Amino acid sequence: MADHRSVPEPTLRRLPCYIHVLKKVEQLGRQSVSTSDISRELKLDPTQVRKDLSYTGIVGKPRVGYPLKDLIEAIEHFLGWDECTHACLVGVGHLGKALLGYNRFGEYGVRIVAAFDVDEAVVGARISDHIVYHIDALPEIAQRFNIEMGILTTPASAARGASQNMVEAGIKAIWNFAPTALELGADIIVENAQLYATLAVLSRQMRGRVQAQPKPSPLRITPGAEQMGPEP
Amino acid sequence: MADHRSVPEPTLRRLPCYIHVLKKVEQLGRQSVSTSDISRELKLDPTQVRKDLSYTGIVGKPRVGYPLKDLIEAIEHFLGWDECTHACLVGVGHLGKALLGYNRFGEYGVRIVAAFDVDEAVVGARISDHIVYHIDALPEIAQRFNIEMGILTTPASAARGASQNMVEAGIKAIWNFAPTALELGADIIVENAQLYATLAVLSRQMRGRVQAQPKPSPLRITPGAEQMGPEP
DNA sequence: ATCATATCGAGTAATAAATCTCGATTTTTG
DNA sequence: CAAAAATCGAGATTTATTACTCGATATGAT
Ligand SMILES: NC(=O)c1ccc[n+]([C@@H]2O[C@H](COP(=O)([O-])OP(=O)(O)OC[C@H]3O[C@@H](n4cnc5c(N)ncnc54)[C@H](O)[C@@H]3O)[C@@H](O)[C@H]2O)c1
Ligand SMILES: NC(=O)c1ccc[n+]([C@@H]2O[C@H](COP(=O)([O-])OP(=O)(O)OC[C@H]3O[C@@H](n4cnc5c(N)ncnc54)[C@H](O)[C@@H]3O)[C@@H](O)[C@H]2O)c1
Repeated sequence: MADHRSVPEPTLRRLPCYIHVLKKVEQLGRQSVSTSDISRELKLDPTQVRKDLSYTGIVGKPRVGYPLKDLIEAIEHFLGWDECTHACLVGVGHLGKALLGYNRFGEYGVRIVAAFDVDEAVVGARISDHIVYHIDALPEIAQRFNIEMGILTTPASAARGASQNMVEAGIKAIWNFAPTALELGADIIVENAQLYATLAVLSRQMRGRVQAQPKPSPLRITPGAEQMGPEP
Repeated sequence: MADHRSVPEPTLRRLPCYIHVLKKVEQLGRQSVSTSDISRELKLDPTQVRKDLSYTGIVGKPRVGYPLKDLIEAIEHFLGWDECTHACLVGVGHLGKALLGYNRFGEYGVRIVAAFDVDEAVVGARISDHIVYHIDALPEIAQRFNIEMGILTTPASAARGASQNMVEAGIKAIWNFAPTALELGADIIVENAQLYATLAVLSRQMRGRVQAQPKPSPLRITPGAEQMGPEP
C-alpha cells in the first residue's frame, strides 16, 4: 500500500523477524500463514503484525491468512532484498572476518565483493574466499565492482577516517559497526549496527530483576540533595 | 531519578552511545560536558539527551553541563556495567570467535568465562584465551563459575536447543544472536541482538532514495491456489 | 556588581506507535 | 444451506516518545 517515506522505523526493524519466521514456516511445507501464527511465534500483537505487513502491499484472505511465498517475496521486495547490492568491508579484524565468513548475506540483498584493511598482515590474504586489498585500492575497486554499500568494522579510532575513504570512493551507504557517530554529508546514508543497544536493555533488565528498588547509589553529586536545588 | 521499570527502551538503547561519546570527550582532557555537546555529536535533540540522562540520577549545573567522570559512572552504574557479569558463549563459529576475540566486554560489564560447542573440531581449543568446552559440560561449569548470562551464537536451527541447555544450567539471561525467537519460561530474560534490523533500515533507505514511487508489484493472491488450514 | 549568555530541569504540547473495536469475508461444520 | 469460527483491514483510541517552552541558575564579561 503505502510505498513512500512514511514507514515507521519500528516496522522496518520487525520485518526481518517476520522473514525469519516465515522461512521457518515455509520449511514445514505450509502454503499460507496468518498474523495469529506470526504473532504467537514472536509474541507480538496480531493487529500490529497486520499493520506492518500492510506496508509491503500484500493482501490477505480472511480466515486463511497470507500466501506464504508471496508474503516473503513482498517483504523482501519492500526492503530491496530481492536485488543484489554490492558491498565492501573495511576492517578485517575479528568482527570483519566473522562477517566475511557469513555466507547468507545474499538472502539479505548484500554481496560482499571486496575487503580492505591497512594491516600488512591481512592485506593480500584470502578470508573465506574474499581477497583483502589495501585501503588505498578502495576507490579503484569500488568503481570497478560498482560498490554501493560499505560495511565498516574498523576500531572506533579509525572509523571516521575509513568512512571518509568510503565516501571518496563513491560509496553512498554505510553499515557502521564501530561505536562512533560518523561525520559525513547529508547525502550519505549511515546506519549504526548498535550492538550495545541490545546489551544495554539486557543488562538493565538483569539488574532490575535482582534488585528492583532504588538504592542509595554512590553517584550523587551533592550529597543530600534529592530534588531541591543543589547547594554551592 | 526514576529507578524502577519505567525507563523507555529508546532511552536504554541510546545510553551506550552517550558513553561512547563521553569517553571520547574524556580523552580530550575535558572535565565536564553539556547536552549540547552530546547532541551535536549524535545529532539528537538536547532536551532528549537531558531527559535520558536524568534517568541515571545525574545532576548537571546550568551553564556548565555535567561532570564528565561522574556522568560516565552514573550511566554505567545505571546499566549495571560497573559490575562484572559472568557469561558463557555457546556456538564457537565465525561470530562466536569474533565475540571471544573482543577484549572490551569488561567495559560493558560482561566477562566471558567459558565457551561451548558441539563440534569436535573446536572443542578443546583455545580461542583468544578462552577454552572451548563441549556443551555437555555447560551445567557443571556454569555452576562452578557462577555464570549468569549466555551469549548464543549457534546457527538458527540449533538456537532453541542450545537456549534450553543454558536454562537447564541455571542461566537466567540470554543475549541471542541467532535469528530465531526463543521459547523459554517467563523468568528468563532474552534479548535478541537483531543484526538485521539495522540492515533493513539501511536497505530500505537505499531503495527509497533511488525509486520513491509505489510500483505495481506482482504480489497479488492467486485465487484458488490456496489450501491448508491455519492449524498445523 | 550587574548583565548577557549558555544550560539545566520541569512541565506541556505535539507526534508517533501500539492497541483496541468492529464490520466484512471466507472457510468449515452441522 | 445456514450457522459458527477465524481472520482480515480500516478506523478510533490509548499509550509512548519526542519536541517545545520557560523559569531558574551558574559563569564570564563589562
Ligand atoms: N569483535 C567484536 O565482537 C565486536 C563487538 C562489538 C563491537 N565491535 C566493534 O567492531 C569494530 C571492530 O572490532 P574488532 O574486534 O574486529 O577489531 P579488530 O582490532 O580485531 O579489527 C580491526 C581491523 O581494522 C583494521 N583497521 C584499522 N584501521 C583501519 C583503517 N584506517 N582502514 C582499514 N582497516 C583498518 C585493523 O588492521 C584490524 O584488522 C570495533 O569498532 C569494535 O568496537 C566488535
Ligand atoms: N557470522 C556472521 O557474521 C553472522 C551475521 C549475522 C547473523 N549471524 C548469526 O549468528 C549465528 C552464528 O553464525 P556463524 O556465522 O558464527 O555460524 P557458524 O556456523 O560459523 O557457527 C556456528 C557454531 O555453532 C556450533 N553449534 C551448532 N550447534 C550447536 C549446539 N547445539 N550447541 C553448541 N554449539 C553448536 C557449530 O559447531 C558452529 O561452531 C547464526 O545464527 C547466524 O545467523 C552470524
